[in-house]
Amino acid sequence: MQHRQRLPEKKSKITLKEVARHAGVGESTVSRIMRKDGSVSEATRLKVMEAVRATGYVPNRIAGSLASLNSHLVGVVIPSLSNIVFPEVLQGIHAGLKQGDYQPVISTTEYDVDLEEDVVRGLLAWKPAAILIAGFDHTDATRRMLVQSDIRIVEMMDIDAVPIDIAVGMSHRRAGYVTGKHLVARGYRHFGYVGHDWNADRRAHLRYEGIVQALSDSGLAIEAHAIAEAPSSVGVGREMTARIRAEAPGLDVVIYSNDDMAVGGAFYCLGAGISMPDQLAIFGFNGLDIGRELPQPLSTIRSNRFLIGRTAVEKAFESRLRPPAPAVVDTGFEVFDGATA
Amino acid sequence: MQHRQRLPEKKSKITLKEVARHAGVGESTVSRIMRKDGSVSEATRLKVMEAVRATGYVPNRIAGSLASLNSHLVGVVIPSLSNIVFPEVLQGIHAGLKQGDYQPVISTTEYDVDLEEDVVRGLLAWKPAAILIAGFDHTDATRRMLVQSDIRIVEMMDIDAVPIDIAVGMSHRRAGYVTGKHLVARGYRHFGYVGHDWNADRRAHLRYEGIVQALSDSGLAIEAHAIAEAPSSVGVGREMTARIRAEAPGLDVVIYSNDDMAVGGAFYCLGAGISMPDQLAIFGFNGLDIGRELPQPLSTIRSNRFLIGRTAVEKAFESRLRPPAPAVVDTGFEVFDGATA
DNA sequence: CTGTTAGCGCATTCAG
DNA sequence: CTGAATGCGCTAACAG
Repeated sequence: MQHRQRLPEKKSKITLKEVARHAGVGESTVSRIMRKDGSVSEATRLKVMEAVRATGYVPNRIAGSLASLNSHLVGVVIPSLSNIVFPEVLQGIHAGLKQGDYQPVISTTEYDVDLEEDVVRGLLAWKPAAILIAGFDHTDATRRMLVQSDIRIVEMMDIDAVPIDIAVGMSHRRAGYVTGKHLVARGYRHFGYVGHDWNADRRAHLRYEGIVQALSDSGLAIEAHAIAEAPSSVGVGREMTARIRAEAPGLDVVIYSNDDMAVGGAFYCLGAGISMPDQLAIFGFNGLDIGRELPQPLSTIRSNRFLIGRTAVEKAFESRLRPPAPAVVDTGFEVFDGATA
Repeated sequence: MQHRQRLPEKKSKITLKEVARHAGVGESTVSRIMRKDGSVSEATRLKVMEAVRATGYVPNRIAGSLASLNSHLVGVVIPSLSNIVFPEVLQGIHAGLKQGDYQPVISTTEYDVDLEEDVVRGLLAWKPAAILIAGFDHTDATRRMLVQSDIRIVEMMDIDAVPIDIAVGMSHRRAGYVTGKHLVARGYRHFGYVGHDWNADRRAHLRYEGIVQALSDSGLAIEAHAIAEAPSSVGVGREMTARIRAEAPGLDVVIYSNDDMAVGGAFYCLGAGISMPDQLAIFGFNGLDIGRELPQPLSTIRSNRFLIGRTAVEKAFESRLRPPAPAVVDTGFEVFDGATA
């Protein structure tokens, strides 16, 4: 005769306690072993590991974090994933996190500071060990939350302002300045600028200011502008190049707000049979792979997004405490002397 | 005997209890209000919200998740962030998650199934509401963990195999087949194939098989191959194009493993003065933006990565229970009839 | 509509 | 070296 047996729970949740019972030891012993903490005899360790395997136990980090008040999460806030530079920063972050057992939790702001506020609030609720956030443009509320959380805050990409805690990036103003000086030194005199929406891209604007300053220091100025209200893209770069050529045929060089835009310019020239750099020189910013592989390598400034991400992580974990005064880490940049300028 | 004194907390952590005390109400009332759950009088709601603001209270989701056994996290596993298609999938996932208050937790496997196993184990420890994972290539252990977790598992990108729970993607084999048939119909007869590392890219191999099948059905075959052992990139595509041209000058069309590679091929042709498509036709796969913006738009197959990500989220949250039999959602693809083939 | 109470699963004292 | 007890901060019944 058969006993009515209770159907096994579809999910018989295996907890520390179960494993402990299974192995015939105390809960804290299992806990110690799972965390490789303290000293345990090899015999009981093996016994417990066997029980872990047999039960298929998966530790619950939620409970662990609550008990230890240490979440092992890192909040990451970036404007978007469409612009390739941010995934590159993420790669650096992943690389930096490889050793420890921290998990990045990523949110995007779509270049909207109010959305950023929500996103930061949401991230803070997970009590992350640190927050890595792109840029300095925050609402007051965001800044206050960040300041008051007593975790490490790394503002990435940019170092042209005073950070909350620490900034890791490069000076975009200086990159613009260097761009201007470099092109003047190469003999260009009639400058055009092709850009995208500045409201959403503070750093592009900083570079622009640097360019203007450099030209001004050489007694020059930008003679023509074509600025799209759209986000940067190859297509927009191409269109704006067509427009600026029509409006100011006498330019000898065009500086673009970034490489996406500049590649669009290069495509325009290739399609229209305008030879670079003699008929028109083109200069970008970022040093994207695609630019390097063009039939003529794009002249540009190489920033190091991967390094920014990795360094941000390193700095965030260097110490659990914020420095007495905001710190800055310059990851630098370099002129890439391609064939388009 | 010495006594270690605890340093005074820099920040007096504000908890639900604090807010409740501050507002002169019970804890559960505050909890309800924070979760917009149940009914609360407007008067007390305002009183509590005021206390929340005054104290700067940030709910602790770790504790909340533990108490409700519902983590509000979604695990995402992708091979890498370098290949632009995966950030695009992430965008779709972010878009799909917009409404609910779920946070994606992203891990990359670097195309390594053993690393994937670790990564999945780590993710499962966060008790996510669902796991969205790219591809079907898992170790047995990974598959077992995924099967036994009773959460929804969405395998993304690909539908050419039987999923654990549900698959969202397109048939890469069929895309290859359609590519082959399309090019045969356009009159091409001498086919070359330029590819990258197949071991890391199962889907590229499936497409290849589809191409071979289509050609075979038309009494044709691929006459020359140039397959790099590196991951796909524009640079590698360019090099392999040079190689295949040298080895098999008579080809009239080259099919590439993806758009990155094909763009490299287009750049090679542009640089070498080979006119597309008459001297050499080029066909890619993916439908990346960059291809569309080339001086001549790249002929390719458009897959919809964003849609895959968004659909994956939708399907994952459609029901908390897995369907009786594994399900498949085909997000489709279409031939983009550009100017290079 | 609101307060009280008992856990969620684990890390961490503190004893043994 | 190991085990028992005490919350971490919150949610979810259950009372009122």
